Amino acid sequence: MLDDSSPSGTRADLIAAGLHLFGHDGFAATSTRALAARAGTNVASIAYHFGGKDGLRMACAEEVLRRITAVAGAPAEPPQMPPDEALGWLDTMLRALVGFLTQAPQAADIVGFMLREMAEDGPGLALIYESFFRHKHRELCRLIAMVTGGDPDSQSIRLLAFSLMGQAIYFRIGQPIVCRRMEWPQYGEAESRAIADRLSANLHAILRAEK
Amino acid sequence: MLDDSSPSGTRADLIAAGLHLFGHDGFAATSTRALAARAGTNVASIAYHFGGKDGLRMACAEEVLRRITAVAGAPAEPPQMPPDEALGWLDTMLRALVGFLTQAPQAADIVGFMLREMAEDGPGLALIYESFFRHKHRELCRLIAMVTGGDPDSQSIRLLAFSLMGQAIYFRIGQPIVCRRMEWPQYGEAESRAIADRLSANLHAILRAEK
DNA sequence: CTAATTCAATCAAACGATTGATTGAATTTC
DNA sequence: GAAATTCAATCAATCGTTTGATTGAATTAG
Repeated sequence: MLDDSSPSGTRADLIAAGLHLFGHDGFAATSTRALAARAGTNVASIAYHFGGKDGLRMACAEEVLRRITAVAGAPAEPPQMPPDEALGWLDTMLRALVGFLTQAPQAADIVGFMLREMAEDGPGLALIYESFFRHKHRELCRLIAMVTGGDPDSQSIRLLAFSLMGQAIYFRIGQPIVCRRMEWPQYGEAESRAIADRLSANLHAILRAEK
Repeated sequence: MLDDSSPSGTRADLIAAGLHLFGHDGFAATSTRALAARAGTNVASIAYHFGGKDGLRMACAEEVLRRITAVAGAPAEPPQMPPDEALGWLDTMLRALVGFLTQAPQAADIVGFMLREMAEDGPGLALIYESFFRHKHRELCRLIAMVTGGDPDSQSIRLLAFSLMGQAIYFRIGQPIVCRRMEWPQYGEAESRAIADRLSANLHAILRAEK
């Protein structure tokens, strides 16, 4: 089995198939034959490249991590800044998150796979959490603390950061329900902006009260 | 196949097994033999009582609907009331929701099954949504409108209601991640209250800004 | 009342189909 | 031509479902 260096055609195709099918149907409900068919290759290729179905799952998680860091940027320590500027930064991040979750057709498989892994508490979740999520959440806490003037490591702010992100993530997880109730056929550009505006208003209201 | 009248032992045991295993492992990953073993009966009982695995899934959804309406009460039209009282009502509902999602050991299987069905957009979701969720969300919108004085049917308030509920639901879906970051072994009484307090503060801040 | 019959319910066993994995030969790549 | 890769074919195991037999409690018949 190779590691990750060579982006062979078959290898990349299998990962793409995994991201789509694992996210769309779930890990258990996705057969190796369905994966191979979608990748346009033979079932034996899965064992050859990844050692097996589980190996492909982890390779998909690594691919998610790779792409997500490429988009969201490597987690960095945000520089000290005035409250208004930090708030603007948070607003930008929140809107980017909503856009990433609800639109971005090329990111649909990524998001789907990630949410599946989260719902199933799968092995890929641990990797993504430790390598990305953990630091991003800490970064969020620091920005919030710059706005409210609180302690970035306090339980209160850590929960606040989760509740802000959670709103956005829920709108993706609960998409079937939201669309039915809002009488939207699906999430389009206008719908995505309506959600972002709503959550942005929430962000400002919450942080203003927290000051 | 019976309908629902007789709460036969085997029938009830199979539904209990379904609620637990479907929610815990997912529908596809749960075998009929595992279901029968947990229910202490024979695999053939599934086909006999429910017509098959899919039938058991729907019976579980009906059971969820039955229990959830028994707890949350049938969706009713909230009477007109002053803003402060409506806000208090919303606060109580939010705290009850958090408590139901994060604690309530007897409700763990119910919540798990429901969230699974939501994540998989399963056939049980449509039933629960149409029979309960839809009306409950409308009830929520009316209460919010009483606080802010806006139109309960406006897109803005409908999205607001989703963002309030979504916060609570996310804390349950993202439990593995939240617990890791908060360094909590699991959700206990203190943790549940910390989350409820956080979301209650968000509720007040958002509705105050919305007035 | 007793015997014959029907019925819902459960069981062990087996069905064909599908699962993930493996094999060794064929093919491609360099 | 040697290594890397893909292929068809096959493996044992498990999948959801079905079968025919069996049980004990109702129901019916005489």
